[in-house]
Amino acid sequence: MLEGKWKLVILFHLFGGRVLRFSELERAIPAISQKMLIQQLRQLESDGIVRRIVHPEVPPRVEYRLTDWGQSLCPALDALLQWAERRPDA
Amino acid sequence: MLEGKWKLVILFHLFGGRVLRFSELERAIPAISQKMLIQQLRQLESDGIVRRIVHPEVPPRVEYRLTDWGQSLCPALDALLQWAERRPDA
DNA sequence: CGCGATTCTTACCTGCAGGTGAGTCCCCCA
DNA sequence: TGGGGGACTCACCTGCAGGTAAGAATCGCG
Repeated sequence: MLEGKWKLVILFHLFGGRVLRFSELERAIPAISQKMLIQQLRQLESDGIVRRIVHPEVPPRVEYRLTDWGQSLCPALDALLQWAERRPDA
Repeated sequence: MLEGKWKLVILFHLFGGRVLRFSELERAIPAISQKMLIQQLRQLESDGIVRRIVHPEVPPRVEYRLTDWGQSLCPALDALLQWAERRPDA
């Protein structure tokens, strides 16, 4: 569920309860293509990690935030980060 | 460093300080090909996660175990597992 | 002498993850 | 009336992760 080049990058932008719209994510991750961003967001959504909120406005506005379960992933990933930082000079 | 289809599978077999030789890993993970097993072990070794011990015998014997740093990855992955188990019925 | 065990290597192939560029739909507003 | 902003969607392509099969080095043993 977390594999792939972009999933974690997206998640790190959403941790802390941040709510971002599509174009904000695009700007936050300049290297990603629109197609990939959508694709990964849809997968994260169908896995129940992020929630997608469409505001029926014109121009359209779509916001993404973590679900409670998605948010609870944060400490586990933090543990991984701390492990990586403890790496003996390889 | 942990990406790919096999890295985590291999690691889970080595957690708990287990020391396994090549052929034991082959048997423990029947679905993996020899090429992949070697390739992934070499990468894990060059990343400092597993240690490779060659016994100069005939027939050759090669053992793999986690480094201290590799072993310290266990709790972090456990946190991930627990997160996965907490998943609301998707 | 030739076979088998063990660990690794090499060559080749396939499928899919990921990249690129263009097109679509909708409505407001100048 | 058409241009522009926003969020996609589509068709196509490339590269690499991963799979398959065979070969190679070593020596002890029947």
